[in-house]
Amino acid sequence: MVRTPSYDKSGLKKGTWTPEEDRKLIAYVTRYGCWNWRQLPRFAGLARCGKSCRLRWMNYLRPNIKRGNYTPQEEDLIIKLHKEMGNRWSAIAAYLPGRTDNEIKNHWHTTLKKRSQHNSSTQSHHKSKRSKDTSNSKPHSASSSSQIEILDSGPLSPRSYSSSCITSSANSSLQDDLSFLDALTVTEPGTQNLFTHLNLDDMFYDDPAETIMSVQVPPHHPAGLEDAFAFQDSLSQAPLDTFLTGTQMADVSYPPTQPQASFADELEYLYPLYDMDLWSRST
DNA sequence: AAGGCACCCAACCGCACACTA
DNA sequence: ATAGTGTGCGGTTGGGTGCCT
Repeated sequence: MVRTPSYDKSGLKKGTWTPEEDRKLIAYVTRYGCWNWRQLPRFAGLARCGKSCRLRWMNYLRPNIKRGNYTPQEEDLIIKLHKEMGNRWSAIAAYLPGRTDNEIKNHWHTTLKKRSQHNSSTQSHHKSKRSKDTSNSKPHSASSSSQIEILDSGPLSPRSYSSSCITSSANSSLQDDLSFLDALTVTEPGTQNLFTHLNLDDMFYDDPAETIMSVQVPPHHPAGLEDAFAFQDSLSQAPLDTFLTGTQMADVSYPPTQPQASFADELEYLYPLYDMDLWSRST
């Protein structure tokens, strides 16, 4: 689904996102949250409009997004919800954790619409047949349509799919490329660092056993995390505990003050610390 | 093998709503 | 009350992929 990259009048890029852009967006949002989508691309070093960034994050990059095949239960639920709600995709998506409204909408138009139409025509066929044959008709049991439950994770839990979320992206090496984030998780449960608020386990691991607090600052790390924190603090003028307290993505809507240095500048600094050939140094 | 076609889905667009000054 | 701004939603489109002839 590669749309040919192009640029609009104001020089903003359109079209398919590159892995590099994804990395920048993930890194920025997990770091600072989405305090203002309009301003975000400028600070994140992206030549995209805010709307495009938001869409990319919400529909593709954010943690816990399920990708892959729909279960029969999910499909039945979508059909049932669509009967009741119509094209209110975001409302329908609320009942399917991990699925985005866009994805559900696409799946509806490509697959479920036909099936739903087929079912309803079949049902109306049976219905008319029944109405003709009233002699041995019984009252039908009440429809369960009013009993809608949010699907439990089950085997298709976000965690199960989180890995495919990353690996199914345009560049399958993205997960590898993002492995530098491993280096930022803490060494012991209960300790926190700036990336603790990112559900790294949900994003990158399939096995719950290896999810939490498993990775250490690499031995070759030339500076301690405290130094990194201090540097970030000086850049952002934000209280250090801004990075240390949040535990979930939802809590990280950062901050009343915008970062004072560009994120690209920070990456320039952090680049040698993580000894990873990750970031474009040309930004 | 190659061309045509339908399917699928990421991404764009326009509009409406919410919020704030 | 109103204008400006940011965000969310639903409809639509562009183009890659795979199947069919």
